[in-house]
Amino acid sequence: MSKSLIVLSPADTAACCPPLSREPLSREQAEQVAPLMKALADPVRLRLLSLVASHAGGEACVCDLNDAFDLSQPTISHHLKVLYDSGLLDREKRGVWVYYRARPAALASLGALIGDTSP
Amino acid sequence: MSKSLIVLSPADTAACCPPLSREPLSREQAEQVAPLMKALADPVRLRLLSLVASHAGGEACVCDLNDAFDLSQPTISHHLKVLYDSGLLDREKRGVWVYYRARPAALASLGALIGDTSP
DNA sequence: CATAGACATCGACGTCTGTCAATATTTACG
DNA sequence: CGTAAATATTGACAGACGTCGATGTCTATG
Repeated sequence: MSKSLIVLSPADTAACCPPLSREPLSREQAEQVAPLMKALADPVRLRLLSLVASHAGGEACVCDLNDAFDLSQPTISHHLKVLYDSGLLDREKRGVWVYYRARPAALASLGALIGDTSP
Repeated sequence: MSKSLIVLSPADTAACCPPLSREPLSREQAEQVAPLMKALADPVRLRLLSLVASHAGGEACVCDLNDAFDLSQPTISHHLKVLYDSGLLDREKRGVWVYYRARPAALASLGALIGDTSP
């Protein structure tokens, strides 16, 4: 298998940029990072990510997550897909159930991008 | 003037929540934090914030910022207002010019909320 | 193989958001 | 005071987004 194409997860793009306060983000960088922020720019997705990330065992089944909200199952599925597509969540199917798991590296680099204050 | 009402900047709300990966965000917490993420969920605003935060002297005049984009002056003004209203930027008028300045504490607490990985 | 359950996808709907042109507001200066 | 320049506000419009009900897909189980 050729290694000519390296596929980076979208969330890894946050690791490609210096902290916001260090030097101006280029237009391209901003357009890479914005989708990650968009993924977090919804209260339901924030809670979903937090539920998954803080869940015992590091993962949570969709069946657990559905019950935590007064929202339809398709809506929860939609939000999980947004988080998954952004690279902030990992997904694994085991039997009938699907387990989501946070990607700490993605969260860490995104947090550093925002929070690291320049010297 | 009475001091019976203490007004917290919206961005200070990020300091009120444990890291996402530590324990599940409550609905109320998520609804407080989401507007901050929304403010960052646009490539133009990301670049604006980055331009201001990394600018020499810690502040930047709107006149400097307008020139960095192919967007109308009202549009830039709108984005700056979103960042200001969210508490991520400070504003000071000096003469005819308005200078924006980043709020490092707000950025730091938001970054910690996202990036701090639980033990 | 038929059925039930877990999850995803689709299509539709109302609302929110980014953008602009036009206009208002504030300030300096002659 | 009147004018010019910097910034904010308003109103309008197209496109994006969150939500739902209906339906599709996959898996275990009988």
